[in-house]
Amino acid sequence: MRHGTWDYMKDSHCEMKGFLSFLILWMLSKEKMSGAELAMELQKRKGSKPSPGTIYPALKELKDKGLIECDKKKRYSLSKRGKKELDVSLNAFFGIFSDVDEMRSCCSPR
Amino acid sequence: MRHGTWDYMKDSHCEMKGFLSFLILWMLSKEKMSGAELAMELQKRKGSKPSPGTIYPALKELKDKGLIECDKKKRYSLSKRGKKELDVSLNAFFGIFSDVDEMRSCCSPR
DNA sequence: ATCCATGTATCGGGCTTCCGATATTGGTTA
DNA sequence: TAACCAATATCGGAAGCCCGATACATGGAT
Repeated sequence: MRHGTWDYMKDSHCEMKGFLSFLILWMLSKEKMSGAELAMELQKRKGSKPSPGTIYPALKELKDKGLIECDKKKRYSLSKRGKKELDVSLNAFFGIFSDVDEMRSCCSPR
Repeated sequence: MRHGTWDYMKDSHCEMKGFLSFLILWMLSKEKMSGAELAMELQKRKGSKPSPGTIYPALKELKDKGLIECDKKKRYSLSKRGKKELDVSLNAFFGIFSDVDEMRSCCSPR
């Protein structure tokens, strides 16, 4: 992992909420995962582990919308509609962050 | 611009809220802009123009925090603290979206 | 100077997003 | 079986984010 600690993010002005379900869809598109595994992976990315009250309602919502499905072992994966939805969201993402490469080149590594 | 229309985004599940001030900082780091210019640029990225009730409170908040400053012509630019803050936010962003390149390769163009 | 269009600003509220606290379930071990 | 622990689930509420409506300011044209 590139960052040893995430303390520098603590007082970041931009909290970047609103991407949880997007990230979940993206992560599940790469690998079938359980709620706990998703929480751990999110901790790696964001620096803080989402609480159970965050992750499970999010999963329930995605399931109710038919975007994900889970087997008996509570491991989630994308449904067909979920894959389509992810594709739409990815396009939206790269519309908003069209110059993401330039952003990275301005991003001084720590 | 890559996309002719943004209609396909309308029913996207992931609304990607929460990035307004981050985007404003980023755009202002590239070019000094007025509120109206920022709104137009955001329309290009997101497909919908933020309302005045969105953009101006956001600018006020950033100004109150000392991250941006504006001249007599109401054109905003990053302050020194703003540049630092942007750097922190960019690092946070690429922590969350560490695999952004892989994301793009999965993103089918329209 | 007056009018008008455009940009700027503020307020209140609605909706979303997330979290803490609190059950409940399921599997493992003794 | 009983006890235990981790994972899952649910609920209420707090905070964040954004918008519509409205009002004010500014500059240009008549």
